[in-house]
Amino acid sequence: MFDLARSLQLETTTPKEETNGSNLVVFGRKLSVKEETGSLVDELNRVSEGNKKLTHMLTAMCESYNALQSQLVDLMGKNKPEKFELSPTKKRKSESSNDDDDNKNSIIGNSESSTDEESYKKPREEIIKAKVSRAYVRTDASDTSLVVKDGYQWRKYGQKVNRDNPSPRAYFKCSFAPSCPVKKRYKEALMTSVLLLQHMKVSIITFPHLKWKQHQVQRSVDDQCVVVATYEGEHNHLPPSQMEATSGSSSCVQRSVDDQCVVVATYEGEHNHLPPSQMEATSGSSSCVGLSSVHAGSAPVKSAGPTITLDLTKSKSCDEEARNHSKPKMNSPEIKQYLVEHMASSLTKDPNFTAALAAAISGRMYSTNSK
DNA sequence: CGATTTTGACCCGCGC
DNA sequence: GCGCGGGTCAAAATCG
Repeated sequence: MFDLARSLQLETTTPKEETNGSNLVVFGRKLSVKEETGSLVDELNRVSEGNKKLTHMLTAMCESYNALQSQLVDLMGKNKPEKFELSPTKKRKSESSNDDDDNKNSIIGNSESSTDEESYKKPREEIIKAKVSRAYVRTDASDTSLVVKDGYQWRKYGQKVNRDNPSPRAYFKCSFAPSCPVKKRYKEALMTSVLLLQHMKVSIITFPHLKWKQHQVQRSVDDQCVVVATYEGEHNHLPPSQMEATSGSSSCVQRSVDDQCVVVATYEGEHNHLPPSQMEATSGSSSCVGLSSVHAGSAPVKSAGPTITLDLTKSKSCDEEARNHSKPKMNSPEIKQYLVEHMASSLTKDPNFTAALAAAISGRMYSTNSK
């Protein structure tokens, strides 16, 4: 079915082939061709059965994930309205751009994560978490640019060093400020998710769109290539990249000191303009500029592993389309199938996982055979 | 020279 | 009340 099957076959059959090959040389005259073929066929059948079971397990995992996600969205939807009205968006004096509460109330929460243990500690966090969506992006290890191409220009206005986190926390404002109130900050990611993804070597990408106000991206601790981008809130405008094409407009970048790979960038506020790279492009015939963020269905896979390039540069029309179809797409059989295959192929690239899996399967086979 | 980044200080909220 | 941490400000430094 997929790489997992092939990998498992390789894991299990390759050594045997070597052994059998030597046996054929040494004892070849003792073993008949039929016996050899029969044993190989039996082995193949056993591995195939194991593959089927694993396929079912992965499918069940995906379905459970979708179910949990739906539950989470429902819970967020129940808790959202009063919180938006009761809680200020920002704690500091002049920064309060709360006149967009109408937009907040109309947000369709594509809340995918919001599983942080601190999600319900503070009112402000409740607001944010209610609209959190997180994109797990696996990037090439050699790619240290950490650019999440959202099409906007950002200006760094502050940086904080966290005692526990060697990576500094940076704060960005939209370059169109003060007319545009959007801000962005790097924060710690939910490390459990990151570590899980690192272990699984899986890239799961949600469908962020330009209406979201905030955005978090964080690299993981280990020398991995998982980038977690969390999107919160909504923009009230198109990215400036649609207003004029400026190369390298994306500034959502945080390089870690020791090649750490997970970055969290949080957006606040709503852009009231297009991204520079798209300001000019809107005059063109195509209204979908640089729409490569939703690559879940055709994620470019690099040699280092499955990679999904997070490029949020796109027009509003595409954004609307993505918002309208993101959920159905995620639940569509094609996406499910893709996720299953993607997860499986990613899983097989983890030697620890494949070794443990092979051990478990072999152990189960031996136990069943011995009975 | 204007825009951007750096960096230390400050403000504010929260927990003890 | 105090300390800590998150977030912001603003002057200085740097860059193109």
